[in-house]
Amino acid sequence: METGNLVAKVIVDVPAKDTDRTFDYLIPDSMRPWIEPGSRVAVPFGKRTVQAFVISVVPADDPPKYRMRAIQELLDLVPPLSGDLVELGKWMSERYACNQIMALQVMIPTALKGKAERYISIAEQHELTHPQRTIQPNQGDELEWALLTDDGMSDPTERRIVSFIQEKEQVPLQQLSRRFPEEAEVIKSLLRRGVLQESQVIKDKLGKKTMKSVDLAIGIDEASTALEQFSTKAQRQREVLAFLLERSEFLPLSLKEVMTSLSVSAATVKALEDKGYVLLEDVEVFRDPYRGRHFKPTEPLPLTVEQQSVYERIIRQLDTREQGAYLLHGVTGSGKTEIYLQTIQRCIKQNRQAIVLVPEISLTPQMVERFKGRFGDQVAVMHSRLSGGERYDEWRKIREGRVKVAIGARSAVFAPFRELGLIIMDEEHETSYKQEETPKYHARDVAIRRAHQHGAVVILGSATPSLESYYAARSQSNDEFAPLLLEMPTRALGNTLPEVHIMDMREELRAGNRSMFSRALHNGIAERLERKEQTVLLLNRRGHSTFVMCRSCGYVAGCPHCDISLTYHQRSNNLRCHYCGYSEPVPQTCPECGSEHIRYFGTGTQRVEEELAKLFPGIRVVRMDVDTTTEKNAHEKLLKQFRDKKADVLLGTQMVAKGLDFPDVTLVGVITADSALNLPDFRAAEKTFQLLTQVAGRAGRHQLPGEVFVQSYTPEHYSVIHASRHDYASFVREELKHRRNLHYPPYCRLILVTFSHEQLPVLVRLAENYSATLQGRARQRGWFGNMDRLTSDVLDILGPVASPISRIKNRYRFQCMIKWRGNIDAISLAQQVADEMAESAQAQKLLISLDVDPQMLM
DNA sequence: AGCACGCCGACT
DNA sequence: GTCGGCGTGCTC
Repeated sequence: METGNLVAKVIVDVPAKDTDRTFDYLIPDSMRPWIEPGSRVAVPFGKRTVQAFVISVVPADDPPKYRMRAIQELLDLVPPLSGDLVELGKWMSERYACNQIMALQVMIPTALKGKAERYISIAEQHELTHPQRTIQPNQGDELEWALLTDDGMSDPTERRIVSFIQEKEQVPLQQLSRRFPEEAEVIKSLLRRGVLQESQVIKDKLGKKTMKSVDLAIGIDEASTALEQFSTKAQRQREVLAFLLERSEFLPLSLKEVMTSLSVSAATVKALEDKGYVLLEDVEVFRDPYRGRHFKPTEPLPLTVEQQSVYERIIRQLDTREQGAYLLHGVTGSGKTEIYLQTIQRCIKQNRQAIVLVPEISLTPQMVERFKGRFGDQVAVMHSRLSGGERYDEWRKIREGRVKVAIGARSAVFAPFRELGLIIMDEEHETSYKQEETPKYHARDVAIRRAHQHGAVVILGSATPSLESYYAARSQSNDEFAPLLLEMPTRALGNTLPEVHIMDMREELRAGNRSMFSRALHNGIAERLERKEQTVLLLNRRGHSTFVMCRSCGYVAGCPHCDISLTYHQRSNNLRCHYCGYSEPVPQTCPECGSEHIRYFGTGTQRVEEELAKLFPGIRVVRMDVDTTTEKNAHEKLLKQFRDKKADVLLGTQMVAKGLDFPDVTLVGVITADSALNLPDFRAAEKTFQLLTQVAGRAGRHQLPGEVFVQSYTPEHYSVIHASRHDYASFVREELKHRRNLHYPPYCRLILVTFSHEQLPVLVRLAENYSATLQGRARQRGWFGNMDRLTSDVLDILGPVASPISRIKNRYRFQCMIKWRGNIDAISLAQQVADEMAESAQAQKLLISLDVDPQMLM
């Protein structure tokens, strides 16, 4: 059959608006069987070579409509993406208003982010293999004789450079310019004249790790014979051969292992290879971050009646192989994890794979242990603490079908499984599922979308579901993606939820207690010390960081380029800006008033630790915060220390609240329950409720009953009260009322539009212009502007106002908030108006960024 | 994003 | 006079 040329439509790795579309390239015949949607290729793009992803393969137009270039290179034998992920990328680009390339890039490990490396080599016709030397008079007044080749290279510098390159065949441009730093002009001229040529190769950030392996090159019988006839002189070689025979069933062995076991050198083995007895090969090894660790195998636990009915409901759906979504609302300790495990088991039995998403912070060894214990090496784990190489290897295990389960944070939702059957999202309400950088996607929405593509089941699990999910599940709107609500109101082990006491700190103050501990919490800790039980103390300080302030005049050290206070870093003992990286030493005296009373404030955990030491001499405290968990595995070490009862108190920020499960913890204290309530965030109450509920669930999970003390300055607040009663339903009822009145999600959706520009007046004018234009367009389309109106299609735009951080890197920032609801195309209109503005000449240097369904409003 | 082309200020 | 500043336009 005569087939015409094939063309690959690709998205190039150039994140710009102009290039956010497909480009067409001819597929060379040799690559034809390999190129498919999701392949990663190198293509010539203008003067450069760039990386690109194949979106589709189509027959070429005949005759071609325009000049077309060919794909230069195929970068992976197994495509890093697949057709469905490419499609998901397209959906993300629309949903989150980002370039397609950004959406595709976020799906693959950074190790594969290839960049062009430029190599210089000698053009073939200029090879100096047989330089024909001629002597000619040089141009000029004086008669000077110069050495010339047929290249016409008269300059000795040129000759030096050319022979340097010739020796190595090709030299990375970078290396060449380092070697000849002064001769850039000469090199340029040689390139111009065609003596040298440049080639560009896409090079990945990281290669595969390989290991030398030893295998028998001959059959076992043959080897045995060879062994008998072995020369007595080569005793060491004989040993090696005998060793290999002995372990023939484990071949190939690693060279290292052979060398250490027999204490022979590599040369000995090499000699055997030369004789043709053994084979030395480079085999790929997977860097396994959990290698050498033993996970205690676990068997499925018997389910309670409650668990059983939930489990059956889910697997019934799983068995249909059609997409379905469930919101599993189960109190802390209701045994959600066991349901996850057994559902996964079912999924594996169907020959499908499962993804487990957990918030980064709760991806603790305990969590990993439970999954590795049940599914062993069928599990790949991905989290931010892994090195780039480790993450790459875990990802490859998934792509190559070597594992059946992927467990990881947000980005694991893109795990490249072929037959995805199940996606589990634990702690569904966690904000870390929203990526704050472009592409600003929400893993929950991506998960549901992806499940739809695969006919897979999604389980969203939480003790405190987000209002968005809960509302969607409860109202069972006609949204086909709305999850079905499943409730598990009782604890699996039958023990009761701990008693929660609210301590009114205003009253403590009135009673003359100026300490950070209420009298009741103080007594509680003392009792635990006596009974040799453990205490977890939580300091809720969301939205604060360690800053330097003068106690005399109130001066706070701020960044000169950004409108933000500088953060104190203990390790380097300096102040740093979180946004631009600016740093300066810690001032000894106040730059404003000269006072010496200038100190750092904020972290608080240190102060709590000091206070504990003062009140309870000899108390052993494990402090867990950003300062103590920066180094690798610190998290794990600290927890182990606490688990082994080498400490009485675990003191920390947010990170102690999640998923930890210690049998001897009978007291949980929250030192400042409501510090998040005052933040300008419509989710403040929800966040506070979630945190208090989570932390309350840490106590008394086993035989010993637990007690929780919550210290608050606003003890009458409904989030504090309902959390103390473990009453999610009442909290939701009250919170939904507020959301409805104030027109916040889940009663509408939000888009945060941020503008930035170097000049404030220009910025304000442009931001206002945007707001007005969008408003006008929305009206034209018949979308109403008043949220109060009882109509479905509404778009309201608030602002512009200065952003909470009004300047970053010397660029001023303003923002608008779009509220919308109904079956309208609000996202694409908001994006379209932004694009139009960016095109206009007066708006040059203006940056506009959209955040669809923002989690952080600051 | 790069990289080229193209048109105006401070220097050998 | 030229080196080089960065505006602007394009990439199958």
